[in-house]
Order: sequence, then structure tokens, then C-alpha cells
Amino acid sequence: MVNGRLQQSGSTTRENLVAAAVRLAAAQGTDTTSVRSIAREAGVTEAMLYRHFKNKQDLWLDIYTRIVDDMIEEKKSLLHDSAPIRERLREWVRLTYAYYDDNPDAFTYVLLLPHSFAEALGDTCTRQGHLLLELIAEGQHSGECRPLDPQLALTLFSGLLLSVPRLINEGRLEGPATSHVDDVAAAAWRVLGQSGTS
Amino acid sequence: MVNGRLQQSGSTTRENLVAAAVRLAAAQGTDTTSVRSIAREAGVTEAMLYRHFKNKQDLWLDIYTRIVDDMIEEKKSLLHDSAPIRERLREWVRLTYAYYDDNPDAFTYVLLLPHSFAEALGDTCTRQGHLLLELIAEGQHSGECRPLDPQLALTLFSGLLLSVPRLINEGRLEGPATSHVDDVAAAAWRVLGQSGTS
Amino acid sequence: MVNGRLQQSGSTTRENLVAAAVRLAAAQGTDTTSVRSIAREAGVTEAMLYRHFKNKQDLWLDIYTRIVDDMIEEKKSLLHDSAPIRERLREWVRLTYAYYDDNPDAFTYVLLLPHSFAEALGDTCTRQGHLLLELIAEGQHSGECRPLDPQLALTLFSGLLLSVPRLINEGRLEGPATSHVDDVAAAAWRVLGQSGTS
Amino acid sequence: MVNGRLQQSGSTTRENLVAAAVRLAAAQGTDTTSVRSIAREAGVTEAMLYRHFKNKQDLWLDIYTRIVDDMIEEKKSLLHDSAPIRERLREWVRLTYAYYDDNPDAFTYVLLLPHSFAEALGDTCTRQGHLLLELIAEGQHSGECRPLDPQLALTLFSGLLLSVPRLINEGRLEGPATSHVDDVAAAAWRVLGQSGTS
DNA sequence: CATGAATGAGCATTCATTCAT
DNA sequence: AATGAATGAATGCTCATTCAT
Repeated sequence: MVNGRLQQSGSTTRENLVAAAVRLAAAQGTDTTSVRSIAREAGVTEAMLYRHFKNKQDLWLDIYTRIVDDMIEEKKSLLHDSAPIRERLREWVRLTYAYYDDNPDAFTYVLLLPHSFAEALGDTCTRQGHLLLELIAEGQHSGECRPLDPQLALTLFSGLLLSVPRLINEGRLEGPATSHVDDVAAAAWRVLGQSGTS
Repeated sequence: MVNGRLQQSGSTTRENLVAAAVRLAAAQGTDTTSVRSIAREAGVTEAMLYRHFKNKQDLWLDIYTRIVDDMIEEKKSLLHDSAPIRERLREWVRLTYAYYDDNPDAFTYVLLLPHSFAEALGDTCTRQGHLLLELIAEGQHSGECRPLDPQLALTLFSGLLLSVPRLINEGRLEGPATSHVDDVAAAAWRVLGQSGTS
Repeated sequence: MVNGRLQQSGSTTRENLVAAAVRLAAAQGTDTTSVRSIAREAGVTEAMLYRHFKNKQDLWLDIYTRIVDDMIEEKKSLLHDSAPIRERLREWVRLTYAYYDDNPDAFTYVLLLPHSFAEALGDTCTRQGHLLLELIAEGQHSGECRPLDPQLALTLFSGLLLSVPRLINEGRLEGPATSHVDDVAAAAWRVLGQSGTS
Repeated sequence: MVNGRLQQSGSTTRENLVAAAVRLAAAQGTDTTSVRSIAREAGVTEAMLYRHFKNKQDLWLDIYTRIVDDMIEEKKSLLHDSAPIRERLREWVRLTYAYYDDNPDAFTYVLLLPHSFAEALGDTCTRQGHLLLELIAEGQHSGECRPLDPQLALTLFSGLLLSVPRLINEGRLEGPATSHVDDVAAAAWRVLGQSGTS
């Protein structure tokens, strides 16, 4: 089951707050989203927000972490897998886009928006990158991937990967994102794969 | 000479304000940057900002437009050129990264950050994309480029192109950006170019 | 009991704000009275004013409406009464001046000062006039009043009626206003009443 | 010729400023009229206003005084005149309404609006009242007028007199004001005149 | 667990006024 | 005589956060 952790249980106050915050953050960014508006959107008092979260930043951090956990969950298994890298990268694209299609707001909040609280996040914001980096490194060791600077390879892959959701958000490309998996996976492989392996 | 329009002459109050605003916007986004802080950074009174700009949004719009004008200037000539598309795309990458290396703040402000005043921008924010779209279309007509959906091709190219400055900003890749021109241009060509044309 | 609604019970924050606002408005007008000064006069924070009123104009409108309600309350009964018009007009004068003597600030704010938010008031600002107009019309129908243009009759009566509080405010006539009821009522009747009815 | 002093000469800068200020003051009051808007309306710079007037208040005072001078001019002759008081009061009404019809803004500014700078005006603001007071006193001595408290008589007369322009300004009575001279003069005489003298 | 009142600092913007040129 | 740049204080209003109940 996809995105289990986020679509949790009943509508506890906390869940309502998280859902409201993600919705608003995706729409207008975290900085422009006031505590007041989150509480109102969640249908609770502002004071309740402070019972569940230490402060505004704590709310954003908590949400961020939970979404990243959720996103990474299914991708972990791609790391030590017998399938060829090429297929595993394709699967990475597919899982990513599936998540976007299911939770566009959460995806946007975590992966497409800048975070003013970046340094407070620690390595949470690089966890997905790390995983991907290992995957690419594995491909380079096995000779399946072109021997690029790993950081650069990661960057290029991410650039390709995120460009589709970004454009869908801007209304300039039609969704669902999963309908573009093949194109993006192919492009990514041309960039990362050994030349000749079409 | 590059970026003439932005690095203007004397330090008039207006120039100071623009410089300060770009610096702060690149560092923390426009929404979190207060009029107060811009004025302080520019060494002038808040009221002076309002002599030169109608209001805060007008300031951001004005700056945005000027930077886009400046960025596009040199790229226009790439459109109707006899050189092969592949080389012209490479030149696009080079010019883009050169601009970034010269004006990282302006570049970041315009191309890497989301804009809450997007709709007020009108087509200003798509001008560069339009140019690039035409370039790619030209390549597809001539058979040099792979026949992808043009919007998708544009998206992928932009994704690759911007991922490098993004990572440099995050401190995860070493600059200058121009040192990555070859790698990015090559990757882009593998994605956009006809297969077989290494 | 007179003016019950305005001289309410305990000194809640809202009551303090209303009282302070009326005091200041009567003294210097609404436009020159800042939100800051109202809050200070009421002994609360500015932000509290915004918990109780949507904005500055809403404060003035709310107060205005409440005062008009309060003023009109006792005058309604004068409309369908068996007493001769002449006595009822006299009673109108008496009630008006009694209100002024009890709440000079509220009276001044509502009846003697111009309101920059007049159009937002709608018909609230003509309610008292309407009542009076009906009273005069009744007198004209019964033949007790001289057949003047009703609007003009209303105007003249109001002019006479308000001139006394106006002058007391300017310190050029001694109060209490009620001590002038007889004179003003007599004058008004000479203007409105059938000639011959001394 | 009426209102000679105000409709002066050519359009010197000073005249433009005065005209602009009166127009704006009549429309929105002095407090809400900014120096900036006066200058703009007059087509000059703000600094020019400060060359011609010491400060904002000085501007208002100067204008006020000039208008009052202008208004009083023709009324002076009514004081020591052989005509019966009743006719002279009627003429006072006529002159007043003629002034209003010619210079509604100036009239409104001086006679219908409250002035935050009242105490700085000194006796300027009572000059017209003084004149009128003498006229009434004359009528009382000659036995033509009813022996009311002179201040009260003045007040009632002013109340009647100003109520018409006030209502015209509010759009609730049709102008020109001079068309109401007879009605108002008659009403005033009923209030002030000896009973029996219809 | 939940509310609504309360706070103080900050926001974008405009004010009356001055000064160098 | 006239301009346009400059200022510092004030404006109406919103913020994140706390606290008594």
C-alpha cells in the first residue's frame, strides 16, 4: 500500500493540522503560510497547533520528515536488488511519479519548494539523494553506468526527474506524471547509461 | 561585455536598492525579505524605496524583468544561426552558466526560486522558455533532434540545465558552473539529439 | 432608563475600546484618531482591537450603529401616539437633548461630525431622519403642521435642533442642553406649526 | 461683483494651491487631505507648497481667513442700514446662499466642516457670527425682534441658515440654494421676529 | 484536551517636512 | 523660483507565541 504513513487513521486534530499545512505550503510556500491560516484550514484553534507542535518551524520539520520517510520507504528495496540498474532507475522514476500523483501537495512541499529551514533539517533532506547516489554508484561499479562524477550524475538525474512534476504544477504539462515515466526513464538512461546500451 | 545592464555605472539609490533586493531575495526568497531589510541593506530609508518603486511587488517585478532582459539578450542570436543545433544548445548552456557565475544572485532569484507574484509577471517568465522552445523545434524540423513532445523536451533540457546551479547553491557541487558546461551539454544532447549522433 | 445599551455593565475590553473610540472621535474626529491612540486610551494592545473589530472602519461603523439604535429606541413611541404633534415634537427635542447631556461624546460623534465612511453606513445614518419625517408628515396630514416641502421641513427642524448642542460643544452656550428644550421647541413650532397656533 | 478676492487674477502657483486645497478639503476634509495630494492636484511640487506656506496648518488658516474676509465683505453694509431688520435678515440669507452657489467648496470648507485647527483661528471663525449678533441685537433694541437670549437667537438662525447647504451637499435637497431663500428667511423670521409680525 | 483573550514585535506603506542643487 | 531626493515618525494591520481558564 502506498503512502501508508501519511494517510493515517482517523481525523485526529494533529492529522488535520498536518494535512492543512501541507495543502497550504504547496500552494503558497511555508513562509507566506501563517499559523492562523493553518489552524483555520484545519478547523482548530491556533493554540491547539501549539499543543501538538513546539512552534511553527517544528511543524514544518515534522511534516517534512514524515513525508520523506514515506517517500523513501518503497525505494529502499531498489538498492540491493538483482534487477539491472536500468530497470531499477526506471522503477525509481515510476515510484516517484506515483507518489506525486497520489500526494501532489506533499511531493511539492518536500521536493519542489525551497526550505527556509534547510539547515535545521540536517541530513533528512539528503536521505533520498543518498539512496539514489548509492544506486548510481552501484551501476557505475558494475559497468552499467557511465563513469561520471557521482554527484553530477545524481544532479542530472534529479534534474530530469523533477522537471516533469514541476511543469505539471505550472500547468504547462498534462498529468498524470506516471504517463511520462517511460520518456523520463529513457532520457535518464541515455544520460547515465553506458553509451551503446540504448 | 556580459551583463552590462545590471552592473550599471554609479551607485545611485535605485541601483543600491536593486542590488540589495537581489542579494536578499537569492538568500532568503522574496516573501521573507522585508522592505525594511532591503532598505537597510541598501543603506537608505524605507521611504526612499517608495520613491523609486510603487510598492514591494513593483520592485520585484521590475528587477525580474530587467534580469530576464539581460539574460535573454545574448541568447537571441542563437536562434537564427547556421551552426548545428547541437553546438547552439551547447552555447546556450555556456551562456547560461556564464551568467550564473557572474550574477549568481540574479540567476537564483529569477530561475531557481518560485515567485509568489507569478501571475503578475505575465509572459515575462516564459520568454526564455519560448526562445528555447523555438530552438528545439528548429532542431526537430531539421532532423537533428529527436522527435519528442516539444514541451517535454524543453522541460527535460531545463531540468538538466538548472540542476547544476541548484546544486552549486546548495554547496553540494563545486563551481564555477562553466566548468560543467561540457558534461551538461553532452547529457542534454544525449537526451535531445537523434540517437546515433554521439 | 436612558441609554442602557451604551453604558453597559462590566468593563470588558470591547466596551473599553468603544468608550475610548467615542471619546476620541468626539474630540478630534475619526480620521485623525489613530488605532494606536484608541488602544492606548482603552488600555489595551492594538492587536486586541483587531480581535474585536475587523478593521478601523468596522469599529466606527459598529459604534455608529449601536449609538443610533440607542438614540432611536425611545423616540419610536412618538410616532403613533395620540398626543398633538406639537407636544410630540417637543418631546423629540427633550429626548434628543437628554441623550446629549448623558452621552455628549456619542451624540457628537453620530450627529455633529461628518463621516468619511458615510456610504458604508447605508441607511443607518438616515434612520432617525426617516422617523422624524414621518412624524412631520403625520402633522401635515392632520393639518397641525404647515404644508412645507417635507424634506425642507425636516432640514429646518434638524438645523434648529442640532444648533444648540453644536454651540454648547464650542463653549459658546451654557448647558445642560435640556435647559433649552422650551426655547427650541417653541422656535421649531413657529417654523413647522400652522400659523396662528401660538 | 461677488467673491472678488477669491477668484483672483491669473493662475499663479499660490492660487493653484489654494484652489486645489479648497476643492479637496470640501470633498474629504482637511485631515484626510495630504500635502502630497494638494500639490498634485495643483500641478506643482510639494516643496513649492512650503515656499508659499509655512506648513500645512498655515495653508488651511490662510485659506480660511481669506474666505471669511470674502464672505463678510458684502454683509457688513447690512449692519447700519435703514431697512427693517426683517428685510436685512432676508438679505443675509440671500447673500449667504449666493456665496454657496458660487463657491460651494469654499463655503463648505469654512462653514460646514469642523476644523481641527479651531483654536489657532482665534476670532476669525466668529467674525461672521459677531456681525450677525449685532444685527439681531439691533432688531431686539428696535423691538422688531423677539427678546430671546442673543446667543440662542444667533444659534437658531445659524442652524436654520446652514441646514439648507448641508442638505444640498448630501444630495438630499435640490439646489440652487438661492431657490430656498424665501422659505428659510420666512422660517427665520418666525423664530426671531416679534410675534404677530407675520 | 481545548478555548479565546492577550501580547509585543514586525509588516508594508504614507505622512509632513527639509535640503542640496 | 523651483525641483527631486531624502528623512524619521507615524499609519493601519498581521504575526508567532503565551496564558488563564
